[in-house]
Amino acid sequence: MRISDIFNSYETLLDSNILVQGWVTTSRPQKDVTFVKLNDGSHPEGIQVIVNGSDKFVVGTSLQINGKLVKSPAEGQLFELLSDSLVVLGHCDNSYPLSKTKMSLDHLRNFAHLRARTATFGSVFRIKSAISHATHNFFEEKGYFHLDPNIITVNECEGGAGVFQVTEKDISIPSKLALEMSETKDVNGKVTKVKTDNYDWSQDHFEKPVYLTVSSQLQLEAIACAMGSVYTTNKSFRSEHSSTNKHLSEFTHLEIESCFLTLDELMQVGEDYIKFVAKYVLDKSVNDIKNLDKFVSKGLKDRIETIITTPFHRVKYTEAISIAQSKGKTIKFGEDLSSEIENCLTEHFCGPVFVSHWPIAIKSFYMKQDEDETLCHNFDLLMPYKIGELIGGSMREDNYDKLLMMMKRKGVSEEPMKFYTDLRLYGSVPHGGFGLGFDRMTMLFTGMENIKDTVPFPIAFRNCAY
RNA sequence: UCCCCUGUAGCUCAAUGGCAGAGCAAACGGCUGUUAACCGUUAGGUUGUAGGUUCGAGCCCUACCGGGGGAGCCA
Repeated sequence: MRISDIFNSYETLLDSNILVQGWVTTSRPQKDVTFVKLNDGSHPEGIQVIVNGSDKFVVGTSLQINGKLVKSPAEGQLFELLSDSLVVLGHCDNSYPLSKTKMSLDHLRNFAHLRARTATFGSVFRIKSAISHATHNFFEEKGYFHLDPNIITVNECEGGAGVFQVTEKDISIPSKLALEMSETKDVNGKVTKVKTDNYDWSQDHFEKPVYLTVSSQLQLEAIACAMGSVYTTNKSFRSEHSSTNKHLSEFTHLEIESCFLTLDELMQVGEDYIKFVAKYVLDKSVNDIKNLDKFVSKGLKDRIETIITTPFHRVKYTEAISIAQSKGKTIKFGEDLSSEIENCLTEHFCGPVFVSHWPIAIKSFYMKQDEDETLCHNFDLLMPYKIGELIGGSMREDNYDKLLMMMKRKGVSEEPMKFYTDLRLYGSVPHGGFGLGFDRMTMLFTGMENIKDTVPFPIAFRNCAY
């Protein structure tokens, strides 16, 4: 029986025999009995088991225990299990890195394969699972179809974000990669030797260079322009050389794409979605939220309740600039918002803020332009609590000529994008969508301050241990 | 990529340039029901790596490596 089931209905289970299986989180041998705390990963708290004899069980040992559930005579728990029969499923070696005392999140990152056994990571991952369920519930209710497009792609564009190349060849064998030194002369006649990639891609799996996707948006647009409203929870991959608390090389990317809606309606979907998730986790994961609130992230429950009740403010980019300037920040029209400005805005509005209608010059080629061709119909959702940008979305340019002009201007090659521009030739419709950092949202709902602590096995710059 | 902080026992951290330490964990023993139990004993170290300064370096200097934070960029 799962320990969470015991917590849910312990009153009806009292005085009956039950079987539990799990891992020892602490054991305290006395003269005649030993107190063992057992957890099976289903609940933030384990169950206290009373075992006859004074055998100590090493933290991490896996046990199967049959016994009677009784009311606990001591304080600290409502019920406990009196062991009748005990089977050691697996002994735990002395080298087990987890201790029964509190360990730092930093250090636990070295043991990603074991840290889920701690109360903290158990709670984080259960909440993340609940967020996932909430997501599918929400979009199904809204009539969205869930489809995950290809992850291996020919598209390397999307704002020049670093991409990972995919090959089936063993590039550790130099002859296959055929790296050669070649000489080039500059205008002054100065000779420099450069490594040239003479790799024959026609011999590779796809007969050309391909990449891991940085976003499923383009493919999703194609499906949306057939099925109306779609979403994905694909992984996206970015090879940026940055290690921060909010970046991963591989991250879960919630992306939605929908036809026949306006920018305002799109923002409303984002706001409704986040509030739906907040309500869902507060309902389904309240024990885990309380656990994190108490031991790891003070005020987490209040935060989630605030997200539900606070309206998300909406300002246009030009207003956002004015607000920042009035607060003494140095920023001009046409500049991107730094983290400092983002924080300034979420503080000014005391909550989440949509910033919309950014200058085209600093945004992507696919965003729908305004009539006067200076601003685009897009938005970023800025979150407080050190999260920053959680959603980026826009209406997509649905006019064939305008799209091609923007591609030219931004230096996007047309050939691999033909499928995308085709959509504007064959019954183009107004549509838009957004991308949301699913792991960043998990930070929001768990209080974790490092994104590496919201995924089971974080893969990040210079960090791929699993 | 840039800036800042940091690296001592399995973990958390001490040690004015002068003998390498404590608590927890581990192993063993004890304890009348414990709650991060408690008490006793034992074991545990190339102070991230490589150089340098010094009579003497965990401590000062340089480089590199790892970790964290911030910037930039993004989700």
